[in-house]
Amino acid sequence: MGRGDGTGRIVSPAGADDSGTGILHVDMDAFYASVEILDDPSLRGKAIIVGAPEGRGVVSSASYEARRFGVRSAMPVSQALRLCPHAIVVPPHFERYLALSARVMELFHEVTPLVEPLSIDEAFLDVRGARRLWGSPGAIAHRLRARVLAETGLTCSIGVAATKHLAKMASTLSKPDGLLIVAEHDTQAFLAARSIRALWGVGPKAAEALESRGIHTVADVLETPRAVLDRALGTAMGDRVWHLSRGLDAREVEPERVEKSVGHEETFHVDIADRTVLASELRRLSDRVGARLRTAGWEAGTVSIKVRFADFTTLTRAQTLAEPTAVGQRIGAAAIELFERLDLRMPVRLIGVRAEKLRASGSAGIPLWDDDAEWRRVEGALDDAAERFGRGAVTRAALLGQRRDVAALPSNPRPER
DNA sequence: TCTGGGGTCCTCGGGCGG
DNA sequence: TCTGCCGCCCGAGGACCC
Repeated sequence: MGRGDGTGRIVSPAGADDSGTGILHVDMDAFYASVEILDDPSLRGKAIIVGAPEGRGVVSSASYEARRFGVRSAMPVSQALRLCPHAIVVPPHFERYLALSARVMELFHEVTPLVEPLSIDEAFLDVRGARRLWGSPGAIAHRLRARVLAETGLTCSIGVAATKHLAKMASTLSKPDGLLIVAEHDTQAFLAARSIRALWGVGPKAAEALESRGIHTVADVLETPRAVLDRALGTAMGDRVWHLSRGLDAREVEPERVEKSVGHEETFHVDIADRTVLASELRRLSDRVGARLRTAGWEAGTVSIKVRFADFTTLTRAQTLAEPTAVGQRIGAAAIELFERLDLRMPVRLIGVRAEKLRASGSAGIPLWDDDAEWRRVEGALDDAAERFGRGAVTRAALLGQRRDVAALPSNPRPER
């Protein structure tokens, strides 16, 4: 999801030259915020922030009205509200976003089977083989934008270029509700003027490393010896920046990307020092990870945990399993073994479990449970308590130590979906 | 006055076997 | 048998993306 505020927007005129192109990057505009406005038209034209209104939430999405005040996604909601005090904070409705995302992806598939979803709200399309059916890439992009709007009521921005990287850069520049075509012969001119921060994969750290060497624009990169880039960024990243700044990007649109890991993590409302509470939380997260693995028909060869302390320092520990598994309890056992070796030097604000080294288990959708009475008892107690008191109340009670057996509930249950 | 949750990829260092 | 070298794998941490 774009984090810009739409100033400096660049779009192509109708009938712009699209020679040599064939890759589209389609990005929905302020997706979550736009869906909220779609569902509640009284929000239109207002500064909207989608995110958890209280606690440690961050901005998931913001309308362009809010972005004009400096609100960006991933910013703490509290900070966003200081910048834009009149903004309306709306809790996210992920199921609704998923449904609309699925509809949009269907529209993409009507144009070409070569669709690579990048996230819930954006995708690459390879339309090189669709010319005879639908026209040139530029014409396809025009038609697709109109179709998405007609079918969903949402606007999107599209970049059209010869490579994925250029198409992605173009869609970002055209936001919101724009279309930017970069003909192949315009590639160098298009890139040269851009900031290095516009290159995909160059974040704050890499940008700082380059800028400290006087490299600010893509044109500067072109004049920089390869060895200097490698020293500044490491060889892999140096290589990438060298190629991208020349418009070289050989990556194909990949319709079927396979996930490599599955994980869950949770940040507590209040930092927690109690090992028992944290271990319960690890078990609960492991159970969710196991359930997802089984649904997808995968097994994990490695389990890793993540612990973030109150001061935001974060550690991870991983363990290769003797035998791959999709059983939540076994994942939980490995997670707790890793956790018990840790020195809890201060209270913990986040804990997470991840399953890695995935392989097909051949038993998709089949529930697997170890016979573990204690495990079931804890789970049952949690469900009962949540039903009687509500999850928030149960968690607060658990944190206060009033009900140790229900301590595994998340301290910040997700907003309704 | 703070910093979510879901991921991927890269680097570096240590262990290990040939 | 010991040592050094090399490649490979694994684990930890960090940067980055949406």
